[in-house]
Formats: sequence, C-alpha cells, structure tokens
Amino acid sequence: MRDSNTDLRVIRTRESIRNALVELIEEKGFEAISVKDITTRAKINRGTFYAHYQDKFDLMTKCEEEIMLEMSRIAKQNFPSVIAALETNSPTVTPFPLVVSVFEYLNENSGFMKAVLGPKGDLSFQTRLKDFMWKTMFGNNSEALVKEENLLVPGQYLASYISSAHIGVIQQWLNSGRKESPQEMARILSTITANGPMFAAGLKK
Amino acid sequence: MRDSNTDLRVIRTRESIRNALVELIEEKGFEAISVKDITTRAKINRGTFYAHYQDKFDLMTKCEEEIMLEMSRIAKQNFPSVIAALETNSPTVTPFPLVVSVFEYLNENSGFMKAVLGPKGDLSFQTRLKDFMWKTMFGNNSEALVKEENLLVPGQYLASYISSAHIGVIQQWLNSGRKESPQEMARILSTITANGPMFAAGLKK
DNA sequence: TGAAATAAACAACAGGTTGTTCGTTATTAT
DNA sequence: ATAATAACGAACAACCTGTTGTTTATTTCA
Repeated sequence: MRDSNTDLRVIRTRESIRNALVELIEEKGFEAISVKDITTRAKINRGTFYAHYQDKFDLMTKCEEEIMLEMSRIAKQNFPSVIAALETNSPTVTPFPLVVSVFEYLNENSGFMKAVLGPKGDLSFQTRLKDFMWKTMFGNNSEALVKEENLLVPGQYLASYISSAHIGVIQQWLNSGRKESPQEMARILSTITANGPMFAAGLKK
Repeated sequence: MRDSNTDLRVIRTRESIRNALVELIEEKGFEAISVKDITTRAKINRGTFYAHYQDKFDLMTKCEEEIMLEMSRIAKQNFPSVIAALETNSPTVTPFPLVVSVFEYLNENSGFMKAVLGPKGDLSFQTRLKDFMWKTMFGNNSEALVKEENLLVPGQYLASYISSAHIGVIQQWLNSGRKESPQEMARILSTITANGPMFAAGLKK
C-alpha cells in the first residue's frame, strides 16, 4: 500500500484546504462556512474535498486533534518539573516552564489557534481544551497536582476558574497581535494565579 | 394603530418560539438549528416566524439583548456599594452584593442562560458578556474601579483573566445543576479572586 | 522508461433549507 | 358585532449538501 501522506498532491490539497479554513473562520465564522466556500477558496473541486474529509466538522475535528495531541505531549514532557516546583514549596514567581512551552507552541500555530479560539471560532474546542486542563490539574495519573482535602472551595469551581481564566488570557494575547513574548505571558499568568487578581490589580496588601 | 406587543396571539407565538429555541439549543446546538426545526417544535407556520424575526440569528440577538439590558441594570444599581467596599479597603471576604444579585438573576433565567452559555450555545454572546464585564471593571464612567497605574500586569490581560474566570464558574454552576445558592457561589468567587487560585487550592501560605 | 495505481477534476442527481408571496381562516380588541 | 390583523397552508426559485460515475493528470515502482 502506498503511503498517501507523502504524495505531494495530497499534501498540497490538504494544506490549501486548511489555509482556506483558517481564512474563512476569521472572515465569517465557522458555523457560517459551507463546504463550497472552502473548496472555492482552496481552488479545488468540491468532490475532492469529500475524498479527504466527511464534512466541515470532520475537517475541523482533524485539525483540532493534531493540536490537542501536541499539547498533551508538551504537558507530559513538563510534568516532572511542575511537580518538583510545587513540592519544594518555593514562593517562586518564575514562570513555569510548562506555560512557556505552551505559549511557544501557540505562537508557532497562531494562525489556526487565533481562528479557532477567536470570537467566531469553535466553541466545542474550547470546551475540550478546558476539560484537558481540568484533567491535567486534578487528573488521577500518578499523584494529582492538587489535593481535594486542602481546597477552600469546591474543586470543580476552582478548576473551571483557572482553566477559563488561562484560555481567556490566551485569546486576548492572540487577538491583540501577540506583542508579548511567551516568557512574558507566562510571567503575567503566574503573577495573577499565584497572588490573585486583586493583588495583581494593586488593590490588596 | 394597534399595539402588536399586547396582542395575545403575538405573545403566545413569541413565547413558543423562544421555548423551542432553548430546547433545541440544548439538544443539537445553536449552529445546527434550522428555522424549520424551530417552527416545527413551536407548532407554528414557518411564514409566521419570518413575520417576527429575520432569521435565527435575529431571534438569538433579540433574546440576548434582553439579558444584557437587565445585567446592565443590576450592575448600575449595585455600583455604589462596590465602590464603597473598595474604598474602605476592608479585607472583607463578604460576597459582594453585586455578585449575589447577578447569580440570583441567572438563577431566574437559568433555562436560557444554561443553553446559551452551555457547550452548544452561542460563542458571540460569551464574547459580548466578557466585553461587558471588562467595561464594568475598567469603564470610564465616573471613577474606574481599577486604576491602570497600580497594576502589576497589563490591564487587558487582567480583565480577560477575571471575566473569563467568572464566566467559566457560572457555566460550571449552570451545567452541574445549580446545587449551590447564589450566596454560596458569590463566596466561592470572592475567595478565589481575593486570595488567588493557589491560595484557594491550599497550595500557599 | 513505461505501465499500474490513484488523486484530482468534472458533471449531474436527489433531498433538504431558505426566504418570500399568495389567498384563506381564525382570533383579537374595541 | 365587526373591522383589523395574526397565523395558516401552499407554493416558488435559489441555494447548499452529500453522493456517484467518468475522465484527466500525476506519482510510483518494476
């Protein structure tokens, strides 16, 4: 069996489809896009599209899965250092390496990420991203980062708070032109999360 | 000219349209809904729908505007007490009355709010809601709650962080069956926001 | 290099949704 | 009671969808 992933025609077609998708999401929003829009923009036949994807949702899902897979890889890679930093109980404001890595990855894929996380993007992806962060924080894999018995508030709300907040900041960064470096963004997020929004606002202590 | 807003037929039709909308959003998601779905569920003629709304987006917008208007009214009403609480600089963990009022309002309109803020809801509404919270915090009306010169992080990211976090917690509350009272939710949000997520997680101090 | 494999292009289809416009029926407000 | 009008049913052209069958162009390997 020939490997269709190395066929130059296949690669070219898929790339132009995905570029068209990103453009169209930013222009009219994912839900308003038709398959015809995509194929017209990508300059391919509509039948060719259906040879690669079931429909626009299938296309979207496959693009998103690649992102999630890579995020998961980054998380696993940086997990040991995060656990170590927490156990030393150091009052470090040093941006966690994990957060820096994530922002560097977002920076590389900013075209797609901006579109899909933007105001006309795909809500279900945001939901999955939050679930992913939730599991990363409270996940049962090995020792959980956070222990339920020490919480001052219900765990589900704390997880929602943190993951929503972080995604919100990422969205703002992508939409305002990514002027800050990944390191600076990690510092911002760490400052707010470690000391609290009120402290970061200069309204406390 | 007769007032079409008091005609019983009009009221009845609009109500059944909106009930159908809420049901269908929770079932299949806003984007997947067709006008035909709505009219079939509402048991009205399709032509009648177009006599009231331009399309499904127009319907959605009009429903959302009512919500935003009422939220704005609640915010304005509770503004004085929030400013007073901040100026006394009291380390109060008392849930701000504003937050309690908002949760009480969300509780009353939980059907629509759960649908529209849920995983199959309307992303543009979330965006507008964040903008609204942003303006409420940094708004130029009278004295702003937060002053730019005291911030430890850029204002735009702090605002994104806080508003996204709060909406995230609201979504979690709506989706998990609203088991906590509005007062309890206000306490949870105040605890995390005042002392920071790390503190609320039992990982600090 | 030449033949086999296969991706892409093209065209035509049935089925569904959209937004609009008729004349008709039923309900409402006064 | 009656004039006003909301809602109805039916029909319409236009569009998008997803599928199928055929032809053309490119790639791969013997």
